Amino acid sequence: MTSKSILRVAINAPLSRLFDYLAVAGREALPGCRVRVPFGRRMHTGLVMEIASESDVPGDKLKEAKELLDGVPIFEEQDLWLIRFVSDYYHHPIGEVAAAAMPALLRQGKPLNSNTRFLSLTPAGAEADIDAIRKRAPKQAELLGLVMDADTISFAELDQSLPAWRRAKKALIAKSLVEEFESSQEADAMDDLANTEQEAGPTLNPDQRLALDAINSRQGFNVNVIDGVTGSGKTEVYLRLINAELAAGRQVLVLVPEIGLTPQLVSRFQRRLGLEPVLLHSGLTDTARLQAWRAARNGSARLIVGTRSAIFVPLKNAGLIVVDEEHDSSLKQQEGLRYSARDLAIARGKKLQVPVVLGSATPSLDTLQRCRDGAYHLVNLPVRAGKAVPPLMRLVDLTRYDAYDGLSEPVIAAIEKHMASGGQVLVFLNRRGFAPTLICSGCGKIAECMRCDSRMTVHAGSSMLKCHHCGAQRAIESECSDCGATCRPLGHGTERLEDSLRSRFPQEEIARIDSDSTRLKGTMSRALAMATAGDTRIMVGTQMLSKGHHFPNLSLVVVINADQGLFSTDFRGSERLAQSLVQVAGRSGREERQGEVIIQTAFPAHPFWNELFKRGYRGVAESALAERENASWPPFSRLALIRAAATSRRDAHNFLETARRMADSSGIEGVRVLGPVSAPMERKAGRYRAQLLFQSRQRANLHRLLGSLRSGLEGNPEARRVRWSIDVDPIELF
DNA sequence: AGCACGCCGACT
DNA sequence: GTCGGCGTGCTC
Repeated sequence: MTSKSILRVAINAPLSRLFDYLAVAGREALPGCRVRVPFGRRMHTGLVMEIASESDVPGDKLKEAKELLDGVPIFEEQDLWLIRFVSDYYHHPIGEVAAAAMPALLRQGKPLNSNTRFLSLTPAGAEADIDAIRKRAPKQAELLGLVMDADTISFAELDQSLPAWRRAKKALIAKSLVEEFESSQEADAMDDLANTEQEAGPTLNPDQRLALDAINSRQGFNVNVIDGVTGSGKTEVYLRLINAELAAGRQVLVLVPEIGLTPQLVSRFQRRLGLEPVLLHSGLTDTARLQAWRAARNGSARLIVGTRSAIFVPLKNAGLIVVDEEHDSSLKQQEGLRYSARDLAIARGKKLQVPVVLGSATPSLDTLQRCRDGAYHLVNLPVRAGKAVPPLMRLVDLTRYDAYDGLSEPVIAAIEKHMASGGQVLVFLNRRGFAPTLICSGCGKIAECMRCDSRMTVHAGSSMLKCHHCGAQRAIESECSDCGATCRPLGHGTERLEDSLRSRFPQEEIARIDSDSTRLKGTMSRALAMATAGDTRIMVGTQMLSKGHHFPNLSLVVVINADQGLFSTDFRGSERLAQSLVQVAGRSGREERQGEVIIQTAFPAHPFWNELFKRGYRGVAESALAERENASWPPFSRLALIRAAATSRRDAHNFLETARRMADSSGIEGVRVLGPVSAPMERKAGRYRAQLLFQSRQRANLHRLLGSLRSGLEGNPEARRVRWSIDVDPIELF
């Protein structure tokens, strides 16, 4: 009996503390192992975070852990450090953080090294008369044939070669012709760098050379920000850095905003590095996800490309972390545990003492400011690699030109011109559906969502009104329920734009790419393949279309309406607008041809445009940073938000009032508290939402305050009536 | 969160 | 008389 026999376990429940258990009888658990423990009236899978020699919990309350699920820890000490760090930094229950760090199957208590199941032939099966069976049961005969040929065959192989074979399996087992057995999976095969061909890369241009040398000149942990316009050859620099790490036998983790949008990046990695990157993203099956996770952990995966949750994956021997499109908001989880994968990449890089590379054509203002402070190193890639020239950008003043069906005359003329010269056109509108809403021509009543403070969007294709905030839908009413007059769609969405483009350009193939049109699996890739091949020459879409895709013939980008971003209530509005415009513009004119970008606006005199056209993204960034410094907004201060939602408005506000009183009487200085205020869309999906904002120039104080609020609020009876959460470094303020 | 206990209303 | 509403308390 060792003296250290108390396991301190993280359990997936919204509770901040660890739970103490007596060790599993006769087995030694280490931190990082999973255990099955009785918790309340149920059994839970928990993660051992610490081993202690004694517990504060009275002996009669201590229970024994029932089963040790891992003989060897699934997390190393440094991985446990990350879980603890995330729990502390984001003030989130540690058990939920631990759960977020594990693939679903491990969370459920499944073994790390799953057994592979096989079918094999019994002696009776070897004697069986397959032709006789075929007459009565052709499916069974087919399966038996496969097993006979292979003698032993895995379930995975059968899934590949014979659909719906499991029924036949049952029957054959009942007849004792085949039997099923399990065998522990062998170590995941490691890609051999030398055996696969690596495509040679282009010679680096002087800027790329400089960037690479600058990054390579630094040892150990440091953060490099590659600021490079689309087409400047960022990826080429990543490739050189990654290649060097792989050659040195180390692993590389690459984080991308959305894996579905980066097939081109992945295939380029594969061609150039001569190995198949291991992908980690939400589209994988649980089994595939576990396999990828395991391969990263045991080191057989050399290059891991994943979305934000991949930041938690254990790495055997990390050498480099790359965050591509670091400004992209999908790197921040927007519900539950609201972490920023980019920020965690930096924290993790520091802990592991490995370099971190952030890349973007439009670095976030937070990142740019860290470069100015000297905390990060800015590496510029100022020119487009090869012969490409930056696109020509211009505004169309909607107060001077009427927009028929959303399209102004200069835009139509430009599309005609680009069609005539064999180009491709992308029309960008950040509103899906047919029209933003339905209005009554008699009394002016607007179709509203019953559960949200929002308007219903008209979807003509399905003849439905849909709420984009809660998903509610109902049939379009042709006559007003109040006055009986006809209702008509108001404004434009991608669907309506597609219609009007089709009537303007009847001879052209037009593709609409948004989350409605691409809901069916494979539609997106098919539409993109047609566009890439040049079969489709006019594409209409939302933001979705602006990321990661390369259309070689794209010569014109039209932004139908940029004005919502111009008057955003959020202090990040202009940053976001500039990022999305520059990203969209980057889609055009990547080869020899100069691209053209036309932006329709009713406010051409807005100073934002002058800044963007005269000085580009960096100009917008600099003036926005100056404004934020004056107003003490991030990155010159830290923010945190407590959000609350309840079925009654009073409950949400009362809860936050309590939080505010606790903050005011905490005695912690230097933190401004703003609110509580109702969220701009107060009612969403039937719940009233409100929030309390904290702002401070001293992170430590803000942090201490959040810590004390969390423990105070967790025990508060009012907390039961609301759903509440803390969002540290929020990016969406409302 | 998830589950049980407990105390008041409309039902076989 | 009981089934069940959801307020309250607790989880090592």
